Amino acid sequence: MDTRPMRADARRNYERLITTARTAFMEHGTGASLDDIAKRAGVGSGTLYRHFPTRDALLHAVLRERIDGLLAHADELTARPDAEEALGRWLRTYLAGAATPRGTSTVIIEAMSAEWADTGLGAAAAAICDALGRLLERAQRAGAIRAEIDPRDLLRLTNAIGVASERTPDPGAYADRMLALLFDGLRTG
Amino acid sequence: MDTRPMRADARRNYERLITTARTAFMEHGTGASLDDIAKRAGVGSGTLYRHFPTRDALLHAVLRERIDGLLAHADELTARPDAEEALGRWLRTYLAGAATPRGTSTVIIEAMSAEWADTGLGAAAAAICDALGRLLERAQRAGAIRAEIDPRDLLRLTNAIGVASERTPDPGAYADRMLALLFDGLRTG
DNA sequence: ACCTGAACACCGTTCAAGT
DNA sequence: ACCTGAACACCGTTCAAGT
Repeated sequence: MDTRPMRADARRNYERLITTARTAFMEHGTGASLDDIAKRAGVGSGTLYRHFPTRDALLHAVLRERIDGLLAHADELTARPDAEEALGRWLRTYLAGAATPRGTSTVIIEAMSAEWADTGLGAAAAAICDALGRLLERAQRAGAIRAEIDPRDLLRLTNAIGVASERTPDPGAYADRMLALLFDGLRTG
Repeated sequence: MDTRPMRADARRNYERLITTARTAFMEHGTGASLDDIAKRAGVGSGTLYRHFPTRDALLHAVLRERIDGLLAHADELTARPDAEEALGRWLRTYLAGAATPRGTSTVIIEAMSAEWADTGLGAAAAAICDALGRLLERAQRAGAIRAEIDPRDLLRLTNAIGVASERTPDPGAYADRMLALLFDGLRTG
């Protein structure tokens, strides 16, 4: 990884693009016009492509903070005594932000497939899956959650709830209800 | 509804467009190029728009047979003695076809929202929801399924499983596993 | 080293002209 | 009554020219 500092104008454009993209994705979903983002950020379209060769690279940059937060949260929760509650809390936090920008949950599901392995979002999805895997395994060891559940299946299903919640009047409430159902299915016996 | 027979060439174009669209949607998902569909069907793009003013009108025409089949299947299953098994069977059948064309499950979730109420797919989604509602209510009356489950929530979640399964190596297997989990959550006590 | 914006390809959608 | 395809707008992506 090249860590030499960017030229000042490059850095400024980079930052501006991320902030503008965040707003655009929030407004129009993950499919927002890249041309429009470049225009609104006041840069040429080539500059956008130089910094972010694909739409997903840009989306990844926008989501980075949230993803890092989720990973840190998982680490904190691993210290909790109640493994089942820790898993439940993390999934609720995960879904609390999943409805925005619209389309994110779909992209994460896609990013879990093999073809995305060496993209930024693919790596992010893998990291999320690992974090969830640790919480899940602990709950399974504690005998609270069925042993046959696979972290990838669970992450996919959690994101699926995210997809379904996006078009709902109250995404948070829907996600919580569905997660409660799912959790009853996950429990042993 | 105008039921006067179409002119022979119009009818032929109409049929050709549906068959071509079915192939295109299967190959490239529900976002397949409409222009390309018109070309492959051998008609001008205006003709496509005359018959199907929106992408969803065309998709609805393509899905019509499958949807009708699902509604009929629900009726048959209502005659079964075991209400819980009937519900489970219908959901499995529903998901068996959900992974193709890619994007269908997402569209159905969208079609359930209020804005789609007076579109063809909106009406279809409502009919599917009603059919599921009847199976669900019967299973609830029988005491097999939790009373607080809402058919709309359940249909959304079922389609969510469909979305998640699309990008999976074996969609059918994934859907069955997730449905089994979900079902455990749906059961009483 | 980085930026700009014109250029190209592609797609959705409309509509004047045709049969 | 229906069809065609040119025309327009919009978007993604590349790259030659500029600083």
